[in-house]
Amino acid sequence: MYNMKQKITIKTIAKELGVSTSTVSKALKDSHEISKETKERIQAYADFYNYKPNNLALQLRNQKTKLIGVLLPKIVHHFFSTIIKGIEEGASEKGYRIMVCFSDESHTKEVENLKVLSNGSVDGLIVSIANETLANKDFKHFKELVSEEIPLVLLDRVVDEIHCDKVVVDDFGAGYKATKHLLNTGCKRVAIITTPEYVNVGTLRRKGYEKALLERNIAIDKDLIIEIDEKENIKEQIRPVFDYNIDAIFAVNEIYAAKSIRVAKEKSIRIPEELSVTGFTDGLISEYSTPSITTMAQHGLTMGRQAVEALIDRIENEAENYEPKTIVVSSDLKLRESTKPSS
Amino acid sequence: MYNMKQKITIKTIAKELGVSTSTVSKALKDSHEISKETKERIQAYADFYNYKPNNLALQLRNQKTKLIGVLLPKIVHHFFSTIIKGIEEGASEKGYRIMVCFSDESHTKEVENLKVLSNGSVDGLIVSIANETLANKDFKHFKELVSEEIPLVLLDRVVDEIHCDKVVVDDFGAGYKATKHLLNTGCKRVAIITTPEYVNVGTLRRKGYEKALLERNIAIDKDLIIEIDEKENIKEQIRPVFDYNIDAIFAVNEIYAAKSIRVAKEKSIRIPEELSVTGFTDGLISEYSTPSITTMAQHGLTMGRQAVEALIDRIENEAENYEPKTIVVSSDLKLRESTKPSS
DNA sequence: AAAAGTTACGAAATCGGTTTCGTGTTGACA
DNA sequence: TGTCAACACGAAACCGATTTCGTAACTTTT
Repeated sequence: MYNMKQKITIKTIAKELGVSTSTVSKALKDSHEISKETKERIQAYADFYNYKPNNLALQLRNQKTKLIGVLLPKIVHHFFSTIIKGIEEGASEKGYRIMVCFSDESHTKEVENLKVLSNGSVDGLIVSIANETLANKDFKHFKELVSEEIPLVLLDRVVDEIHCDKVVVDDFGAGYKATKHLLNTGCKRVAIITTPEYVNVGTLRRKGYEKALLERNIAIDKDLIIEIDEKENIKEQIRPVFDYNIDAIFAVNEIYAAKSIRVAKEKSIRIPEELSVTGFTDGLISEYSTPSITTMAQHGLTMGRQAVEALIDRIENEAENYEPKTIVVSSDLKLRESTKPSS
Repeated sequence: MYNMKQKITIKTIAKELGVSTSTVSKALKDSHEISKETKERIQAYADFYNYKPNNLALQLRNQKTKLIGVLLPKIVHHFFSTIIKGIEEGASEKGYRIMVCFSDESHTKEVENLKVLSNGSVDGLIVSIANETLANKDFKHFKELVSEEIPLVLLDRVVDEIHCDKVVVDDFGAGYKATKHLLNTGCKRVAIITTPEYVNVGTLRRKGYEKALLERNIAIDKDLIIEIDEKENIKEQIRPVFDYNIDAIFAVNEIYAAKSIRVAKEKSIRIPEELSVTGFTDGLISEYSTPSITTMAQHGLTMGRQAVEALIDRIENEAENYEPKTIVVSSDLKLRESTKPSS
């Protein structure tokens, strides 16, 4: 194969064939303005030297990149990687590509990434907010995007203050459904292992949990609500709740569920006979742990697709009086071995 | 906040302040050519209207994008998502961003993606080859990249035919280490659950397995070598091997390991007393399954970082007589509950 | 006071394409 | 033979920056 080191441009072709760049450009698009012979000459040449139009030049001219920026808190995580897959699938079906960045849950990295991405590098953004940002409630970087009218879709981790399209899990409904299932299968004292309050999703799931309990006239017992506040020693933080005579645990994610099961096993508590456990996020842990874990399956794939569809719609159809919408994706309970069969 | 719909460019500023675009450009870079007052006027204006230089224009001018294309077979997978994390970390430390695409193990999608990415959209590429491509051995899309001198690093799934930098796991050594550990802990009949032959990694791990056996003068028994050839019914494909009086299983990935354990449990075989199991890839399954699985931990993070470092080195230091190098990242055995303690 | 040097800025080229508009050359028609 | 349309192509503007080079207006030097 030839050494193609020096990339071939329209200008090269034009000079080589003794025509103008306009002619080359038109010939390559098979324009009727150019005679058959000239077109063939140019196309053959371009073909032979494997000419590819420079994307940057096109993007600059067309003022669009066909690129979607995706900013997530992390990636080594089943739910988020599934979301990426959903986004990528939806995007590539419509001729878009994705640029993926991570905030690592850090506010600073989030701000930085948004700044770079909003330079015209992308046509729009899909973002899941970092926990740190949720905690300190500083959203001006997002508001700036909105005021610059850069299409933005918030995914999963959202806040009301930001005026844009959103795709969320029905966390409240999911918490309610999960808890109700535990109650329906005969459990009486259901504990919840959740996150600190600033993480919206945890809070909503907890509210659903509370609603399910109250419907059955079961009082909320604070001792049964465990907020995990650090990643280390999750088991130590869970252990105390076993002293309160519980017969079910609703964990707001699968790690907490798996850890709870570990603790139960250490105490020789049989699952699900003596203790039912429900998780959240249908990842590999839930599927492969023993016993396998009943879980609220979040539809990451669906969420990603919904988000990218909403975004592309916004990018391509500039409405003047645009009203943001919120798409709620529901979760389904996936029954496995860690809960009793429904009667 | 103001409506910033119409984005502000250098030209806007120039017109508004009655100077030339060159002056604005220089003023914004704090050039000594521009008087203090003019600079202040321009900078204040730019600041106020939140001017950000258009990335596309810069990229076109500088003939570099500071973007790295990443093409992987899939993403909802612990190893690959870890690799992405490693790449992203390494890249952002050096001021690069990443564009992530997926081939879904399909040759066609791989070819397509490479074509688009090699238009000048990215400064270089990190790729893990799709299984389909490995199977049909058609690598001309890669060879084209190489001949165009687009910096390319192959990761994990590599082939000799492509002349570029590579980052690989020491699969042979890892297979050897894993098998040896099983033998060292008293196992005599070790089965291997592997992939079809065209997947290089499986083959290398198997060769390592064979070497470890031969060193102990144990003959290779074909009945103990199971090639899983489809995703459905993995358990059915594994089950027969239990008829050959085995006391250990070396699975070349964690899914196969988990499935093997499931089968063993169904047959009430105790682990690790009666059967030792070793997996590969240190993902969540290995960590959270019961028993937890001893596994060869592949260092995805390290691999990603190594790959991106090699790539950026290649991008920034154009050597004339460039000789590709191969970086081998070794795996470590992570001992857990599915194997007997070494004596 | 003439020559030389600073200072502060603008014109224009460049990156690689697309597209509008203009124009020279044909051939057809009246 | 003059007019007009069709054909085939080129010049130039444009997208949004950077950068080289030129230069007018002062200031300094001798």
